[in-house]
Amino acid sequence: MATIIDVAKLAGVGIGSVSRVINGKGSVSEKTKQKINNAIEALNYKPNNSARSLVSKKFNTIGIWGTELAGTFNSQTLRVIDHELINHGKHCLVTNGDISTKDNPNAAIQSVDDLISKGCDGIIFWGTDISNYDITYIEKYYPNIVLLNNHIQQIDEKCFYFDHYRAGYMAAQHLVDNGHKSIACITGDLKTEDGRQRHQGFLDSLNDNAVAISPEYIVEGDYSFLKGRQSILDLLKRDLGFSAVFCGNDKTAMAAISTLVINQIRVPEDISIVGYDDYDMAAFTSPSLTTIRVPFDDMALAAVRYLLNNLYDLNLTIQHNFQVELIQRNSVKNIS
Amino acid sequence: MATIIDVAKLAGVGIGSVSRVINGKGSVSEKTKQKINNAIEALNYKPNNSARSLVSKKFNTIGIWGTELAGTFNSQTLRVIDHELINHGKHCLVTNGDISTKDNPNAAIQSVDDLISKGCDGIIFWGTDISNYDITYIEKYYPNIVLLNNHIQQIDEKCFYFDHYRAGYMAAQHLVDNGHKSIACITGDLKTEDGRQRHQGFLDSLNDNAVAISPEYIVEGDYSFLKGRQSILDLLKRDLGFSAVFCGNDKTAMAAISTLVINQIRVPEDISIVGYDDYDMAAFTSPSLTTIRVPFDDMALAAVRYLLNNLYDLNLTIQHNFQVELIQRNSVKNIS
DNA sequence: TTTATAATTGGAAACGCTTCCAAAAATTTA
DNA sequence: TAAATTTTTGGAAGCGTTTCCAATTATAAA
Repeated sequence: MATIIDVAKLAGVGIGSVSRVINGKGSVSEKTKQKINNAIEALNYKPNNSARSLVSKKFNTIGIWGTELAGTFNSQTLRVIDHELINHGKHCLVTNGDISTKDNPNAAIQSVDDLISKGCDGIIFWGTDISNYDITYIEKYYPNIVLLNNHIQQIDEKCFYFDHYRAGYMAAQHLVDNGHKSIACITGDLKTEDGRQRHQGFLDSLNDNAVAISPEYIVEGDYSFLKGRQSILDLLKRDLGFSAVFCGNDKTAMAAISTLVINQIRVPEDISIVGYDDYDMAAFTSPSLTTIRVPFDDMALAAVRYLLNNLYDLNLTIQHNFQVELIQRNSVKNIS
Repeated sequence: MATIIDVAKLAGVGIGSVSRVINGKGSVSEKTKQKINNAIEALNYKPNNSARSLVSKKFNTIGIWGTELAGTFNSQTLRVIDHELINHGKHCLVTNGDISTKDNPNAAIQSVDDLISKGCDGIIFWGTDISNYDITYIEKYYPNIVLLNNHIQQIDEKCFYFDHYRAGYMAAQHLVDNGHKSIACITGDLKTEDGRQRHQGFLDSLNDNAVAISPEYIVEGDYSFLKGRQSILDLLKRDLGFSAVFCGNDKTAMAAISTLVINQIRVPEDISIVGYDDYDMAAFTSPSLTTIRVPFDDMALAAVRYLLNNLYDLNLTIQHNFQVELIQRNSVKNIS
């Protein structure tokens, strides 16, 4: 591997000039610039990143800390992030936070420390699986972080999230608007903050519309197909006669639909279903799923850009106010 | 940030000893080891990775080059890879190869070069979107690579793949075994090697079983829901009277099922469907999907381990011969 | 006790870069 | 033309490690 010294020798200049050319800062005459570029070409010289980072303290790498890498959008979102990063000559280092978390209580911080000491200029914390306490602690000594789909008031401007409460509210409202008065719910994972918020939004909407809902109409799900199936079965067994179900995510909704169909219950004729996420498959189920589209990609893009701007002195435009949208398809029937 | 010199000073020893303790090699007396560890603790010392890599030429990072980061399993697979890496104190650097590929023809190599010069000890090439020519070229000057779901004879031992041909064959065989004689096919993306192989397996199986299939029974898909829907509609319009459809992946199969159902065609009573992948949702469609389970996770694990063993002198067990399996659910009817 | 051997130790050199500064060259001004 | 100013240049110092080797210390053998 050629080094900067080799380049300097071949070009017949000093290493300072080579460095200046590589980094495009400091003045170099056109003539020497030419010579140096020729030498770089000839030697196929690539700057050594370790040496660079050692002195500059920049790594051109962003870490992604998350526990949900395996979800469907999550991979799409990862792609969005990576794309933007690569466009600006940066890279992304991924860490699955959950893995170690199970072993010892301190593992979340441990894995973040790993990420930092591996050499990231900043970190995207994805999701709510790290405690606010831990994050604020980390943020103190390592301020270049951003939260994706999470919100902590103290570091508000570093948070990129949308209003799950309002989204849940919208979903319920849609059901009410379509004349439903007896509504069941398979929640998302209530151990997650966003799961709780959307559930609360759902509840409050019903309440504001004077639609009663008692606890036996609610089953706690966990976002999985399997749990979705079990939950709808559970609900059915209770024989409550509801006309609609709000599901905490589209996977749950799909599992519910297929289970209902198997049990000779028609969707939406007998029971209406609203999902949440607008999962890529939602448009292709039968019936296609009415759901809440959630602006993950926009959020992710804004989050990376925030980091990019702050870290590398760029000036990318950043979207705020991510819009949640109700996507009306065919799983809700108007019964009013 | 404390450096090794600070630690040495505080512990009252030389930097050599500190280095030996950190790396656990070379002999250090129990007593000094103790002093050093105390100092490390007291200063919250973390070795600087750039400095380390600069001299050791090791990065403890594996690159993942792929163009399919957004598929469903792909994210699950990524998780498997990351998990294994973290377990061994390594990290993973991700690059979406496709992004730049569109711009200029040389972009694939360019993005790989980026990855390498960013500092990866090895690279996992995921999928077939980089040409064999490029890979063999890269492998010459950068031998620590592994292919995932791809195969190039010259570097056979670095390839972790399974037999898509056989898998396609199995799918068709299952249909034949269930008495189907008029079979349609929505292929996978025939621009990919594995898409072509499974299609060929399908074709050959029919041929071996003396089941005729003419070109109008075949539509080329691209693995997406949308194309799956269009394709089945297309097939239906041709009015061929087939009793079964082999789909190039589960997404296509699901789109086909839902589209058939919408059009009052029952699955499997009127038309049987076989998918490919065993996507996590396949068990939860209605009807649940008979499909080919494909050993992605096993392959991925073996691939990382191969790299890990070679790069860091480990001795992890590596699985070979990944088993493809037919998962019989409810989308195929026996009509014999 | 002395000598031979083994274990431990400290620190200089090197890794390849950026940054800084003084010196040299080019340009402008008088 | 000379002096003042600006631009360009070379390379030493320093970033924080690992590695090596010579020196020291501990241990075993005689």
